[in-house]
Amino acid sequence: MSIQRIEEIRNIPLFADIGDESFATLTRGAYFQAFPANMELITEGESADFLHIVHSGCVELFSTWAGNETTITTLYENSTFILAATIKDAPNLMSARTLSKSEVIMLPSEDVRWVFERDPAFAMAIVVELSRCYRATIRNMKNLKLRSSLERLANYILKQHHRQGDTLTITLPIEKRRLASYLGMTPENLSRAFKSLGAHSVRVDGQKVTIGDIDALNRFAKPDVLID
Amino acid sequence: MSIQRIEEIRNIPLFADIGDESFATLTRGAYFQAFPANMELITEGESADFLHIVHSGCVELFSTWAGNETTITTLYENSTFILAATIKDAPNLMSARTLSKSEVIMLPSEDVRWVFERDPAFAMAIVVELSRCYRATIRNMKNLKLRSSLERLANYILKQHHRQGDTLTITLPIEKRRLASYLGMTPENLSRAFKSLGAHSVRVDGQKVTIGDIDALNRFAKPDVLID
DNA sequence: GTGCAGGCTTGATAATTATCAAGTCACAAG
DNA sequence: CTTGTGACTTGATAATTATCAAGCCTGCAC
Repeated sequence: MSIQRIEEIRNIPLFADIGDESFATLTRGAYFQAFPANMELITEGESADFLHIVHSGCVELFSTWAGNETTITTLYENSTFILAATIKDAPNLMSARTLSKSEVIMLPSEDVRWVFERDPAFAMAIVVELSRCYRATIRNMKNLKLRSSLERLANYILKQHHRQGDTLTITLPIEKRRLASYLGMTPENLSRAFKSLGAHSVRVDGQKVTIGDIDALNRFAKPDVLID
Repeated sequence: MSIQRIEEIRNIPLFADIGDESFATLTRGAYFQAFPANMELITEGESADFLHIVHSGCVELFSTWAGNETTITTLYENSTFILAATIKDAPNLMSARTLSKSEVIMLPSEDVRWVFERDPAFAMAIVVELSRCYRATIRNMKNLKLRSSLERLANYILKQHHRQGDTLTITLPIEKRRLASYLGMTPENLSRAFKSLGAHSVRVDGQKVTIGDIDALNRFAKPDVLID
């Protein structure tokens, strides 16, 4: 792995505050891998041999059961995945696939556990990251159970609005069928939901979504800091 | 707090392997509190001043938004709650209420963070517990998104069957309206779902649920170790 | 023992969402 | 430039679930 790569990894919050020796241990056995789009990185049920970190690109966590498939979440730059499975040395509960060309850092789970036990700063970073992931999942579940599909889409648009610099025209970061799956609906229903949000000033053109009246959309969506 | 109580707390897995001094620090400022049924212990949005552990009884974690309310999970003996909020010193994402008379241990969050930084065994116990909670939530979300309401109920019955000693007559641990909320449906629908499961040998009489043909129910429910 | 309240069941109807089919559009491959 | 494929949209219909109402049952309080 190049010196430049190692310095990039050092800047990830998970590693920013840990000791040099700990960092060396973690990166010594690590992989930095580029994957094409639509590649399955891990499969649910498999053992968690590596902790994964998305360096660039886009990765979807999904699950299947009895022929049904659903998107659990979508990960972007500097997101970890299967951290809980790594810590517990348990099988993955989710699969992962790249949605676009992605670079992924893979750290051997044994090294992660070894350093966790010896470096308090790393232990703290791990538990903070795990807490963040867990809380994100609670918010997601609240979104699914407390809101209608229209409300979920409206709040998703508002969230992208903020993430993309408070601009009134956002670009959907993933395909609509993946977004539909994430929001818990079929692609046909997502299409109809976008149409219905026309009543709240939302217009769609391919991957571009335009908000005509941000206050109207806010009034309908009722965003909540404990969910969004 | 009595010596007997302190010994009971010592036996909780979270504390079983930690140093004596760490344990003393944690229990010194701790509370051991009995609450009547239907009492709200914490409220979403509030700061997480204590880590809570259910010593006995039953506690429901729930959330509300725009007049809607949903049950996120139900906790029994030796379950922790708001661990992630405690670690991150962030507001609670969920509220909690007792469903029956309950005894709860409350540890000051500052003490938890203080000991976490100094006792590797406690750090490991915390992160293992957090991983367990997080993975439970992922299973819950998979259950909600991948299964119909009938399938969710069927798998719930099978899970209680195993938890109650593989007996063919189980006792629902909570009221049906709370179970309905947890499974993501209205009480009317839960009633109809129980009725529909009659086709798979399930009979209901108040809080008692009887399974006539465990294989038939298994064939319908298709339990999965990655969900249930 | 009686009355009341809360939980639950059942019926009817409305609303939401899924499914299936067909057509359109854009992009990639040849 | 042409063709084919996959994503998406739209229409029609089926299925699922929510809502509302009414009645029953059980347990608790007086």
